[in-house]
Amino acid sequence: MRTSWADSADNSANGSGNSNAWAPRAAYVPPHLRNRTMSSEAPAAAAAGTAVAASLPANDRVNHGGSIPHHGGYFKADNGRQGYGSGFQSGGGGGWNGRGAGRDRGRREVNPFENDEAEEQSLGEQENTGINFEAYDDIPVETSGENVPPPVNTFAEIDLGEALNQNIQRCKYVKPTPVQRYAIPISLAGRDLMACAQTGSGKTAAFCFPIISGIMREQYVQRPRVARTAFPLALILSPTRELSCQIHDEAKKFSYQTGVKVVVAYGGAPINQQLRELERGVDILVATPGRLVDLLERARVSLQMIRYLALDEADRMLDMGFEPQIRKIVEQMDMPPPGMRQTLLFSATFPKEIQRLASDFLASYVFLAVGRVGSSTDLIAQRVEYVLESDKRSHLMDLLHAQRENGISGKQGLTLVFVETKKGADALEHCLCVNGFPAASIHGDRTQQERELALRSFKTGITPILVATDVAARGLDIPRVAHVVNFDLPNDIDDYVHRIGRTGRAGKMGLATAFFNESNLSLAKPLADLMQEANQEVPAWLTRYAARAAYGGGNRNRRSGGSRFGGRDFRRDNSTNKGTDYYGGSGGGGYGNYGGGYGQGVTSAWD
DNA sequence: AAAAAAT
Repeated sequence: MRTSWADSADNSANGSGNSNAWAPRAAYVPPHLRNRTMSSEAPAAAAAGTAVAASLPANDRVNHGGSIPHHGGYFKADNGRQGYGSGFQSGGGGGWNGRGAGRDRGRREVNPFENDEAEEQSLGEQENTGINFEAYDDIPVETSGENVPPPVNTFAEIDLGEALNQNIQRCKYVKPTPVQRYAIPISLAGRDLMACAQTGSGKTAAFCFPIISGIMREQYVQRPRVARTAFPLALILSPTRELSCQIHDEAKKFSYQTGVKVVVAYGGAPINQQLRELERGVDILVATPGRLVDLLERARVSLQMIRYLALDEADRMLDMGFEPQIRKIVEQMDMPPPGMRQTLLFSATFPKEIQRLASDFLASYVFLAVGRVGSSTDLIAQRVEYVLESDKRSHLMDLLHAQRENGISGKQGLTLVFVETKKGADALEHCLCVNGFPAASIHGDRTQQERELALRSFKTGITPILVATDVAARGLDIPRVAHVVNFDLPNDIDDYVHRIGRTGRAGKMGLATAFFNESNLSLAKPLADLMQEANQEVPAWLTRYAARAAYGGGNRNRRSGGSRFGGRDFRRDNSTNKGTDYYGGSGGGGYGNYGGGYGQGVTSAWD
């Protein structure tokens, strides 16, 4: 008994008619018939696709709503001016009548767990069998730096504070994940940290818990009184708007009833609402770089009280595209220097040259790498197929078609398709819709509203296929992504790692399929190596390409020959980079092969 | 060459 979107599409095709059927009849036609039917069937299918697309906004409430309560409707116009800053800072400037005392007392804190409970009940998903934590005893972990604080085994061992402990329970986190076991005590000890841990391994909580706990202790700190300027104590930066939203949502849960106020700021959304939130007081500011720079230049935010700086996807934040902005924020505004603040850098991948850059921001830091066992790549079955550029579309539809027939993992699974360009994303989305595959797309040329809508309709299964550029490659935690297709492979193996990390999360299995052809030669070697290390079957033809690339010139890849994932502390790397045993433990799996569906349900302490 | 990120 299947409950996938395919069924509902079939059902509506078979009759009842008035639902938003994607495909009135089978719009998808096997490749060998496609030319013939295109002319006669395409118009109808296209019309259906348009109709559905048009109906989507109607189903979803206002913009910016949904999973991002901040922009949603709970914000009544008439209480928009209730609180005033955080007692310490706004001091009644700009015409605010000081009614409340202290921070934001006037407003009831929205319970961020409400939705979760409702969702859980409606899904009836009580499969909390948990992750196989025993396997984690074997996880290879490397720490380096001076006087590294020892790891903990339970949350109870750490004094995070009562309120935070309660939230951890509400989140149903039973035991800390490996990265949390190490990173939390290191951070609580006040140390700077550079942490490499697998995608989906609980990084967000790993840096949020110590920050929230630290701020709970320091809430009394006096902040300057500058009208309309916010003085956050912690700053969390991430490379995409959606990721910042996600971090904000999680941080709200962790900080519920702790008195710690979390605000998010990012581009593409009206700035006024964000300004209002900032005026109400902020302890933890989650932001994307561009909008933050804007706020800093308007002097609506000052970084002079920053005690904690966290960079999520830190390697991306410091790559060529972002580095100048990050330097500006961290080094050229009023943020306290390393040593006067605590800096936490997290990513699943950390190339050496980026580590070198990053060390500018750190003071006597601890390097932490949590190995591969139990991380998502062990849970992801990786396949590579040789597909000519001209065959990609039909091949993808064949895959999707087969998936629809068989059900990819028992339940409705979502499929995330990565392409290289924004135009390519639009084109492929259109192509899929026209052929009866319910797809949405997300990329940086779409409005923020469209991006959030696409993500939401994907998450909810309205469009169980999402075509995406790398905007969706990192950090996003989308439950039930069963299949990641690299329609166009990235040029960088790290990007591949992040992309496939959108599946196989929180201990669930995932499948990743890549389309490889002559234009991906430079990836042959690193991809073959990666797959081999993950105990995946490497096709012979790929091995041949890899061998050719090895001395042919293709391999200017950063971590060539080094240990996979995260990598080693570059401070230790005195040319001998044997790295081998580093991730040894896996020894053939322990998780079985792909195909199991979604067994465990420990909600995401992961990422 | 591309993507992301402010207006």
